[in-house]
Amino acid sequence: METQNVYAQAAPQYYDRNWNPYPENARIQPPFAYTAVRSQNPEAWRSVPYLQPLTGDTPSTRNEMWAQNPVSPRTVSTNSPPSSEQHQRGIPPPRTKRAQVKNACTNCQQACKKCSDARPCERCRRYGLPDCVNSTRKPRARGIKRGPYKRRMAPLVQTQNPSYLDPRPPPVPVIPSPVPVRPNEPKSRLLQQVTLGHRSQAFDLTLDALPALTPLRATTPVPQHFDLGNLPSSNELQSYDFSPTTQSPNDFAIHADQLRQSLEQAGLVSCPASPRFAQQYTPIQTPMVPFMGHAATAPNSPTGLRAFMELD
DNA sequence: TGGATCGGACCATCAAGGGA
DNA sequence: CCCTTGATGGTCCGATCCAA
Ligand SMILES: [Zn+2]
Ligand SMILES: [Zn+2]
Repeated sequence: METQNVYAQAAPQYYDRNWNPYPENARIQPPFAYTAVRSQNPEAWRSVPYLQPLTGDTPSTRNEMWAQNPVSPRTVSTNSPPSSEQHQRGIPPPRTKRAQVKNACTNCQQACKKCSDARPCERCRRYGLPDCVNSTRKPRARGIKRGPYKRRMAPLVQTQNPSYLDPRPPPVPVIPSPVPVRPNEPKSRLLQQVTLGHRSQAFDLTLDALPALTPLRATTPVPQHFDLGNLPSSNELQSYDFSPTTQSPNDFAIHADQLRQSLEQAGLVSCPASPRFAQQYTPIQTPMVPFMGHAATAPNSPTGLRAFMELD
């Protein structure tokens, strides 16, 4: 017996990227969680159906809470959770960011647990752990080429009516012409960017998100669901992290291949997988598709995927 | 029931890019 | 020169398992 995730049980209506209703009996379920799309403008959220909280559902994840009451990222972190009283009164819970220390101690890092700035840190003190010292941090890579930027950001000005008030159907994404990929080209030259209207941004995928990008059952909350008339600037919109339900390795292989094809057709580009990524999926029969891995390089972190797609 | 484990959701940063 | 953006490299939530 497979365990269904709680969001699937709620049976909300999902749509694919072309606004076709997502089939209920689909073998692949829609994502169970979307990362908050960070927009300062709460209205912008309402133009992103995927990101709205499920009807009748109390938001449980940060994602869902944020979807109700987004706040700007790249601002000071707070750690106060929304109070339930507020929520019951219909007051949207204050959106908070998860605060994190600049540098976790080795013990906390190993355990994937919250550290604190003090040394010894709170957790080490509480459990009497020895050697509470900062973990080492890899210096940021330099000389990473990005290729030409799309268009320079104009400052965010709210002028137009938001597109969710527009009765017309959402814009159809334009699939860009394929870009040739030469195998030995440096990684950085292979990357394409997501363009939101005039904006450019990448989004993170996890392994399980692959089916979301296949042509068959796309459920990705990608930019065409955005309020294209009122796009947030990049210091408010950083990235999309999302993850659908888990797939079996075989499913993964199938969808990885589908994704590879759509990547090529759409001008998306793949990059070599990290060792861990390859290791995790060695049983796969299908020739492994190389993808670029998203960081998450803490000791026991897996490697996700980061794809780059052109939508302008 | 609480500690150990860990996938991946979530986050901060900072150099490259590019307009002025 | 300076702001914006692309992209990297991290933290730690919460589900799960298992011993006590
Ligand atoms: Zn610690
Ligand atoms: Zn510590």
